[in-house]
Amino acid sequence: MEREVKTYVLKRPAEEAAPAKLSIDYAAALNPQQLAAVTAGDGPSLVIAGAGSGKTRTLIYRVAYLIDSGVDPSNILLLTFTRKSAQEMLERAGELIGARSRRVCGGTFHSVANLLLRRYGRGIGIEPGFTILDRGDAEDLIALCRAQLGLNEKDKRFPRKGTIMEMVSKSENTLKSLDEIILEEFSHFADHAEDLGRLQKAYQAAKRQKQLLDYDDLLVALRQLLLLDETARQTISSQYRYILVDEYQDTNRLQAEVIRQLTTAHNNVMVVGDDSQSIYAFRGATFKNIMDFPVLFPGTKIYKLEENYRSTQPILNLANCIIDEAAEKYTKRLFTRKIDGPLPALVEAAGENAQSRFIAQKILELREEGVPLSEVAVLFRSSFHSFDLEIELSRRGLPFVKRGGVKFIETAHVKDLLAHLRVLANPMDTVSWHRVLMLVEGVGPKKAQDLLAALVKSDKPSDVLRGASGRSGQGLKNLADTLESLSGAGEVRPAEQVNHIYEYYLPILKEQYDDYPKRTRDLDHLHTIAEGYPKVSDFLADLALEPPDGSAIDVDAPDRDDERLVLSTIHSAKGLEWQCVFVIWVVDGKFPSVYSFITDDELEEERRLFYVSVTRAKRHLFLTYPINVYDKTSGMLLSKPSRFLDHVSSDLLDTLALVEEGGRGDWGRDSY
DNA sequence: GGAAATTGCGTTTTT
DNA sequence: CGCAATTTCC
Repeated sequence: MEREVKTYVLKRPAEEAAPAKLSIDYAAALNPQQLAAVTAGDGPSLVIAGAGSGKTRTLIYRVAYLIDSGVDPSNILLLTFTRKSAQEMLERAGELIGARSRRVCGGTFHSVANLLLRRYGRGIGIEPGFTILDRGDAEDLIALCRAQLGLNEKDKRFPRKGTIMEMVSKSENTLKSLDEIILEEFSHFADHAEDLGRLQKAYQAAKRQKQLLDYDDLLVALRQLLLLDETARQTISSQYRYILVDEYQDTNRLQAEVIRQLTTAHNNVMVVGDDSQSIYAFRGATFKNIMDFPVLFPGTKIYKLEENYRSTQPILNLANCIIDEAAEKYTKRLFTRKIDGPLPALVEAAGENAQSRFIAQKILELREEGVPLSEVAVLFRSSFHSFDLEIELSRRGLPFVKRGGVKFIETAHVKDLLAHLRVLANPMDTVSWHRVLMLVEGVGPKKAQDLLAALVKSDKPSDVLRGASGRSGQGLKNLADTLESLSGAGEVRPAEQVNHIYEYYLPILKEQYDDYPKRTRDLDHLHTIAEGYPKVSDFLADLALEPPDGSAIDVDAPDRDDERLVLSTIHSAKGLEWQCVFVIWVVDGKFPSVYSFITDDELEEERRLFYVSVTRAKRHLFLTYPINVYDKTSGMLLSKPSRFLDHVSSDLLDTLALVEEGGRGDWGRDSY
């Protein structure tokens, strides 16, 4: 927007000129590199887009350009990292090209897979009514399978369910065998490789039999569908004749394969990404994916966007300096025309609370200077790093939203309530049955297993429950009554179902948690969300695929979103920008985390993560760290700023130490 | 035998 | 704080 409009002229050979009546002056709105990418012809293209280089803008204009040149919007598929970003992009494209952009299909790989599998999955044995398992559900199912195989009775330490899930998931996402993954990354569990293999098989069989799909299955199954069902593949790839993929550096092999399958018919695919911002290796993503793209798609044209429109030069200098140290990088040097701006600052605080108080105070100062709260973000490596700050901000009445960390949907009580809905929607969903049954007084693992076995055989669940005797008899009868009153699940609206089950569940909630008033508010929130859905199946699928972030805390001020600052994990801050960014806990051992010290690859990923955090800032950047913090897990005393700053020369970074105020040691109040 | 209560321990990042 | 192993209770 700040660009000189008249500087650029469309410099393309006449025969390549776009159709005569384009409605937008692309050359005026874009720089030459962006323009080249936006107006690229058919075939595969790769856009390497540095941080803040107008990547999103380019994609938006690309969508508009395609529509403008006569492509039917419903033939365009836009794959993004979150569904929200897809929506926002299509909205902005709509401002350029009109409401037609609404007909573009946009979403995450997972949401699109969900859609396509419900429509075409029958061909590979997937019924449209399948249930999506979120991370926690999937782990619970693994625990169930493990118990059935009797694998937890071994004396040698067997990996816990979360770890097993991690291994299995990585195997799926990297298209490697489980044995390979164990060997490469979990060698300390090599003894159990055989049992883990059996467990993986059992887990997969259980899912298939019960029509349950975890996140990875959505992609795996879509790939299967495209590979095996020729008719479906033809239909799908002629439906989506232009495919655009955002954040390609964070896709994995599996996703790359899905794209390849989707595009076999037409080869029209444009992917956009930045290898320096690849931060999802733990999910099987690799920045190499971006470099392999031309191999997977022969004839790829490559475009590079290097001009940064977001940050001032001092911030870019620091960012470039950090990424220069990276072991592997692809030459790309960001520059900007925003020369002036304050130097980024490195701030040393005595302890965690001093750090929090500094940030709160600085935010107030910035507000005086005219920087609104909505233009401020505090970023951190791990979700819990902001706990102290959250308390401090609340104390001072500074409103904030938190992104990342435990979602409200993942809290036990919300999952409990939802399990009842899911049982109604899919009576084969044994994971949810198990959860529901275990909540009943007098039911433990054994009884739950027995009931489960009977339930899957019967088509009248309530009879099975009523037939049970013993201590749990009354509880199971109540459950049966509640479920029965809601059966014919299709007809009862989600919000009403939530209400009914809420009544049944409330006594259990009160029994189980001392802090139940807080939790009932979450359930009220769930009810509000449910009101937006006419169909239970959509409600459940959406909750699994795009969980609303934050907990009930931020329901208080729903319409004053612009008045709040953002606290976010760096992962959740991807693609976003603010006038002022604080990165906290920039202390060696926290960031990079001690867990990443093991391998160089992990350390390199932490560096890229740091790079991402720094490049979120437009004008003000503060890196803060407490000194002399004892880290329980590593037993280390952390007192040195992040090693990523070791090679940063002092003229790129203002180094400050907080001084005591009023001579009473206000900044140093923390005790260790 | 099986459910419930208790203790000990490890704790990133997400669709 | 949540998970898994352990002890206590019915």
